[in-house]
Amino acid sequence: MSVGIIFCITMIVSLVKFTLFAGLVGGQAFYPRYRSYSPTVHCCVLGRGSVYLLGTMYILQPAAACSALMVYNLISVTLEEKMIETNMTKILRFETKTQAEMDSIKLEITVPDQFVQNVSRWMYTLAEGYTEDVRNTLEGAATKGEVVPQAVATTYVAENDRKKECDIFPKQMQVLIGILLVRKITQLTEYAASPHLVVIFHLYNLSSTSLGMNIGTVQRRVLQQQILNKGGRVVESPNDRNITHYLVESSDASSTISQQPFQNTSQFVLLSYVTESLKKGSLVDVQHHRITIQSMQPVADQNRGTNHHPSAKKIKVESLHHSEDGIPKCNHGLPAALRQVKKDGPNTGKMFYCCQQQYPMKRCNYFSWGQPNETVITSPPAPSVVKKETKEGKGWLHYSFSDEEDAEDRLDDVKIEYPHTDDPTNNITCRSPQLSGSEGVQEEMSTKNKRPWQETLQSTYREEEREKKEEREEKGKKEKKEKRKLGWSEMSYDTDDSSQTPPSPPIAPTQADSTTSQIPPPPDRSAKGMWRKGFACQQNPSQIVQKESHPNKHITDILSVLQQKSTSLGDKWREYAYRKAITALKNYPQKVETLEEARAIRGIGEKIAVKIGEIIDTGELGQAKHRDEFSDALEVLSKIWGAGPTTVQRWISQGVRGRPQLLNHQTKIGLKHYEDFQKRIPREEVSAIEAKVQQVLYSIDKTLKGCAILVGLVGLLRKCGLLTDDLAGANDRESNKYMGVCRLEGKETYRRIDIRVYPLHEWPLALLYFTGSDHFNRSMRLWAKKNGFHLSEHEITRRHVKGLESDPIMVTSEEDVFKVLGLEYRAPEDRDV
DNA sequence: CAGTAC
DNA sequence: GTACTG
Ligand SMILES: [Mg+2]
Repeated sequence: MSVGIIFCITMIVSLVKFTLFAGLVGGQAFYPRYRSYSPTVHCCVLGRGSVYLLGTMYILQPAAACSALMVYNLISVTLEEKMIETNMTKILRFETKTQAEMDSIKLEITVPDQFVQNVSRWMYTLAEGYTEDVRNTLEGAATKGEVVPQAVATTYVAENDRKKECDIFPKQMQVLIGILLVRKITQLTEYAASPHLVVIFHLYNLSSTSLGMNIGTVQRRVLQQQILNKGGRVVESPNDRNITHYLVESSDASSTISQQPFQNTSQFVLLSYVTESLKKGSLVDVQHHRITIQSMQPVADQNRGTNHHPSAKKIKVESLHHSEDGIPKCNHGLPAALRQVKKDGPNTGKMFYCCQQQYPMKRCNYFSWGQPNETVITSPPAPSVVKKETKEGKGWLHYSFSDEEDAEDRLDDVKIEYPHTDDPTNNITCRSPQLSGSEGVQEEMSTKNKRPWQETLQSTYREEEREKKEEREEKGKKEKKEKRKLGWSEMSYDTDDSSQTPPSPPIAPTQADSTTSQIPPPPDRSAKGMWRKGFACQQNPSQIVQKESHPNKHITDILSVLQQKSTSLGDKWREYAYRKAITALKNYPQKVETLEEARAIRGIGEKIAVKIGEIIDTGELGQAKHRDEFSDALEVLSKIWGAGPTTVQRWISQGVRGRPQLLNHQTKIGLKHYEDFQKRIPREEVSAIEAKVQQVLYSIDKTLKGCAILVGLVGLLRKCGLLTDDLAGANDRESNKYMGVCRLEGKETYRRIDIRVYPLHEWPLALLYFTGSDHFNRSMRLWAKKNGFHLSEHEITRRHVKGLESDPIMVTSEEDVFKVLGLEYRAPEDRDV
């Protein structure tokens, strides 16, 4: 209901500029979405983070002493794990060349666990090309047609025997610092020949990365010796979903059991495989996977097809889920419900299974397409990649290597490749089959003993191989079978790439077995923009309804009452359903005359349709009209600022009907200004407050930085009488956010005011967030998430693995944000979704 | 965790 | 959806 109004003032504080927002909550009725601002960008600090090493903090920011350094081009940077003695150690490996390409340097650095995050961010930013419109260069992220980054230093490079001055950009600076660090610990090179095991899969899905398969052979004997020395076996953690550590059990009863941290499931699997093999006395040839970022040059499009790891591949064998009667079971173990896809799109009309649970029980996220008794294997990589991989004979088998951490990751990636077009606001959440595929994999990985589906695959492949030339690679085949028996059909460690020919190519699963069903086609993306359909943040501006009157207003008014009640109760799903129904009705061109007509509208389900029926028949709705003590109290109390569903319901259950007695500071203030806070704020008053805040802001101590600005500003505003009460953010604790109460001189009404301080480079994102609407924001953030980004009011990053994100992507305007995300720009007035 | 902001 | 305060 309220129209958010923001304004901003920029100011220069020391070297860094900060932007200040002040938002007024409330607002006059029916103003269009509005904002006023006048930012001027003078400087931006790019990148952030630091590496702590050997007691010295190296800030990955413009550094002072760099003029003596050469400028290096980074050829590759690799994050991998190595077994150093008995410890898995994370290694960052650089390969660099000087700009003159005189010499190339290969260096390694150990990365302490707590800095893996930093290093990962840094690598992403160095390596990744973001979208067509935004590329990432050594100089930093740049949107098409403009050069964003600024040089942070200069240096000299040798050119034709002459010194030539050149700029150092932030990202290069990071590389330089990295190289410096590496040089400081060159003693690490003695480990260079030590056995490699499994790579961290953090970078698995980088589009510009290649997964270097089978590079080098692990020195088996070292590992063998280690395991034999320990004399034991590897035990899975009791927490089967998330393997957090492994136990090395000694056969010698006197020795202790060591428990070691363990983060990568793939490592666990590899280790257990080796252990098992050792027990059987068979020869083990273990290769490691390595992910190498091959080029640090701007990612050209032709790069994308080549050296491309077929990103997301999953095996899902649904027979696991199916019971005898052919009805699949959901993750609860209950028979799943058969539904039909209602949403317009490539999958309309298709049947699918999902969890049968209904409100208030929580529905699990089980999903499968509605072809009972069929084994479904989904492995749809990007088409170009499929082609390539098939040709090369590197089938899906290679990449079904899976661990729990990874599964979610690839899930995201699948969504990037084929973002499913479901409206997040749709009743039926039609999840892509890939999604369940990953769940299937997860399931599989956790059920160690019985793998019925694996049997199937095994036989399939045996047959397949028989059909192929049997004489070929007799030995290799044997080994392969051996591996499968060990539960290794889902992972393939090929022999050394240089020394042997690849094994007989596995056939694409669709052709391999008659029991496998077709891969559901990806949503049709041929129509440009099609896949963005259903996201509120991409709604056609002309379709956004702002009408205050429409043919069904009598219905929506009543439904709003119910929506409000649901909100007060904290029942977000009902609230959501009512909101959807109301939006649908607002969009409906004619007056709804019958129950059936209402039911046919998308966004209106059975229950709401019945209610609409009642409204049509009687002109009112009993449920909404009925007033009792409870609903009255609910309505009144939840309007108190600081009291939400829980508090209000607690009050009511305690018998509070009138004025609550037990109040905290916030609810006290909320109650004190109860009436005023319901009132909207006239635009002129907003402007007047804006002017006042601005005036005070410019009188502020210019040496203050960051959040101290807020403290100072709030202090001054309080002193001059504008701020009368504080709600949050007024403590000593550093905060970028203040929420309080203000009143202009000579005015009667008290107003809620928010003040936030942001570093200037966050301006576009802060502006985007504040402009809203809430629904618009959520929609955009959802889109970002589904496309491998993370969007907040502070930064936008790439996100491939939970917890590991790229450096923030530089944006200098709201348009940039849309571009980065591959969305069409929407003007503020078109964001009223 | 509850509440708020968009 | 994300981030912040209490
Ligand atoms: Mg409230």
